Amino acid sequence: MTPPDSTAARRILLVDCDVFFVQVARQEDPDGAGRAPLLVVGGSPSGRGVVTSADYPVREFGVRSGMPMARALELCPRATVVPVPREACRRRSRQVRAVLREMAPVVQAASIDEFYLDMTGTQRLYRGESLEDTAHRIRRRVLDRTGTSVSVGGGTVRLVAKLAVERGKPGGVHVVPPGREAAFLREHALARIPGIGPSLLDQLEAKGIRTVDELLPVDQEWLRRWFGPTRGRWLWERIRGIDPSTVEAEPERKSISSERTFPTDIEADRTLRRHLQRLSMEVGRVLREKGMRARTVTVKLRDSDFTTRQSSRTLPEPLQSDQAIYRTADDLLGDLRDRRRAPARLLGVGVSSLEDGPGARQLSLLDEAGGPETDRDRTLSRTTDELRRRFGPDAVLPARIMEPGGDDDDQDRTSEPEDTP
DNA sequence: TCTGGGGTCCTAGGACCC
DNA sequence: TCTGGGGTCCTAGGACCC
Repeated sequence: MTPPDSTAARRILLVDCDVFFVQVARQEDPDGAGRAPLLVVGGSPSGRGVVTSADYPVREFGVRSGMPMARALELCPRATVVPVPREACRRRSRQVRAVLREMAPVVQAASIDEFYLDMTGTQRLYRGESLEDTAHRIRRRVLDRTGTSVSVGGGTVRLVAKLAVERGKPGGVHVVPPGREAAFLREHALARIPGIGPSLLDQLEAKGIRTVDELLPVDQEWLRRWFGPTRGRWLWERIRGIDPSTVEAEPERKSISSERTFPTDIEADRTLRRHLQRLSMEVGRVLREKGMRARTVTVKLRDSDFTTRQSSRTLPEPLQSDQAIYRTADDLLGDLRDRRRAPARLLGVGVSSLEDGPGARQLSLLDEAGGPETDRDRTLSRTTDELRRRFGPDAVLPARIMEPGGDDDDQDRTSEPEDTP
């Protein structure tokens, strides 16, 4: 049963924290959430929230992640709802990752509560211990050191480890041995395979395909014709348990964004622009925290009818200041509002085309040419960061900094003077 | 029932260049 | 004058995941 070259098989583990948000919420508030028999974590200040995580007994009622909270409470009226303890979750996630790093050469945080481990090459280190035994040891150590219950899935590729962990939950381990990938995949419904969502499922069903077994005989050529070369090949490999993706310790960050759904829809441009300032500052802060700059700014708008639109602009030079992000975002918001003027449900700001480091960029050639970001902008943002560092995150209010011109007006954008940055 | 917030990846079309 | 093909960059939108 040993493959011809057993050193070629990779050994991938997926460590998944059991009902992570529920677990952390209980531990953060042992006398409150900790004692609630039916706990749901989620909601949002807007009152328009969804379920982030529901404890197992609540799931018996049909409650699922992503479900509108109103619906969840309909299904399970006696449920206790608490907000997501974000900071505690981030802290805990870092603790878990730190323990995993002691035990695995490569650890990739796939999300706040999931970690891929590439254990390839650790056989000698662990003196021939089976991957399953290693997984159990990891599980115990994470629990001992952080108080976090995790499940562990294992296999030769990420996809298989990901499916395997579902078998292990909660608090268990499941490892699929090398050579068993394809057979293991056949045990799953198409919808359970990560990456196959409602849309792809619909398209397949339209062709009379409902199960992995029905899809297996379809030539890769057909899949490429149906779904395009990339996706076609991807799907063909997927259902056979083939997954070329690797575990990477520090995947490069591609974008940073911040968005808000409002408690009630917003119609006034002035109000929207005020929110746009806050969001721009939030994004700028993270951008500088990561020591990065961005060339593309995107504004996202969700209208009251849930239509979601976005507009983006790529600049010749990267930005790092709140002010420059906001000015660009304000332009883009204007475009979006000009195209369609409906009450806004959600507003978001994002940056992408990221580059490393604010560095010690030499000054002023650009400023003289009227670039989008001035030295003054950068200085201002650094000052803001410093004030926040010393006096806390709320030390700086957006309005005065971002709108030196003083009072904003409530008039239509069309009547405002042209921007001359 | 009425739909969060943070991301990644893919596609398609247009502009532009060679 | 008509007709190419390929590559890169950008934008908008959509699917999907936790």
